[in-house]
Amino acid sequence: MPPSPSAALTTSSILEAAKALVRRFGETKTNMVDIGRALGVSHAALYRLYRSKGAIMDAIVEEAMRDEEALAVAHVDGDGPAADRLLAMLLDLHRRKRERFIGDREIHDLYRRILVERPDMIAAYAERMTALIARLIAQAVERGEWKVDDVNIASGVVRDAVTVFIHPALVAQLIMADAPVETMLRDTVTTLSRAFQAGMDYRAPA
Amino acid sequence: MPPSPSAALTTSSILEAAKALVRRFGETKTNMVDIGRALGVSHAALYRLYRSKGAIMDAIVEEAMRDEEALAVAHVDGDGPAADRLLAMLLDLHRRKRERFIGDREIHDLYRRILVERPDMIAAYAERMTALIARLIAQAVERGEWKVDDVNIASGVVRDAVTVFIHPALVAQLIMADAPVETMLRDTVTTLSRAFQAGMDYRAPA
DNA sequence: TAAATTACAATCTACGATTTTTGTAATCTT
DNA sequence: AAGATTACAAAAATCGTAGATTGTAATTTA
Repeated sequence: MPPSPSAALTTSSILEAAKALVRRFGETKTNMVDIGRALGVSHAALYRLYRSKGAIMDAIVEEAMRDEEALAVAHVDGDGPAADRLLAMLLDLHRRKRERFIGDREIHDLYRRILVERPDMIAAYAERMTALIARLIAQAVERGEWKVDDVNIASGVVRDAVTVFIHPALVAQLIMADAPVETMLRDTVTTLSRAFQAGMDYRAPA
Repeated sequence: MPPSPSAALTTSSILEAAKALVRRFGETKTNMVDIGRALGVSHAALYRLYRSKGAIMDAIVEEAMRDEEALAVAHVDGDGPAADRLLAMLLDLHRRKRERFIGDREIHDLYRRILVERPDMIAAYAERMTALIARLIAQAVERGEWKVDDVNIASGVVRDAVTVFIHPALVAQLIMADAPVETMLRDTVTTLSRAFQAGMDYRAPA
């Protein structure tokens, strides 16, 4: 690909170029000089917009996380039964992870590396996702569909119960083992939904 | 430690010696010559009982898995409420993982490496554990405590929902993030138990 | 003859020299 | 003056090789 003749250098043009190179050659084989060359600038010019190569890699993963969030948020405020929307949300998320693992392995590897090296980034992502789940549950409670006395505890339970289907490292293992993930996810959501429907009293001890 | 003067060379004496060395020096720094020396034999003698160094490492992890199973089985056939026994089982398992992570890091690292390289071993372990959970659920159903039309599906759901608290890689992250794992586990089990108590009809579509 | 040892080839790992890459600073261009 | 370039020091990756380790086979021991 020839360098874009004279487009302005921006964070997103750098991000796009970096993503393309990581996709093709992987993270370690992608260097700043190459990213610069793809954009028709010297590698030093990149440092005006990103303070390091690591910051660019972080941004790629951050973008992927935001993309997943956008996917999830579409299901939060819908009209159908909460269980259906929760399941649809989780299936969408799982399929996105699957796509990345199957068709975008290098990006997936980068994602996984950063997952172990940047607990702060995962924590923030997990918190945003848990907040979305909490919103979905809160609405179901308001509508009288579910009965839950502590929405934060409930959303944490859902998050923990479905992590196995969402966490990239585990998704990879499930896919390679050819597990019937969608059925498993369906059964899990059905079970959680049944509990919420029956009514969860987290605050009152059994 | 001086070589045992004249004890017979056995699979378990080799295993013990190897475990001790892995604990002290880690897997990569442990070599066959050292294991032999600890037992007062040449490294070649070890090959009569184990076909490779990898086979010894596998056996160490296999032993740890069997040990966890023994821990779990103690809770399966008890008398109290099923939810209590399930929780106790999972807390025991989690604490054992935690101990290994905190006080036996090298063994834990070995465990984690083998977990990604030997999907067959995890699959077998997961199947045995799921069978234990199924037995616990089946009993609760017989006693009329829980109502579940497909015990295998239910045990799979439980296994998936608690994997996040049991899988070594995730346990490590939870511990490092200082998460209130026992409370989270309690909430998860309470929720699953509520669903089973209310009655799960996996076979009949909603 | 069962079980160990020593001797050895093949493979793997550790280490240091060399090269690449990163990140910064001084300089140039518009 | 903003934004890029070139030049360069520091850090990191690569590569070849010396040395260690693994696994096998021929040989020894009891």
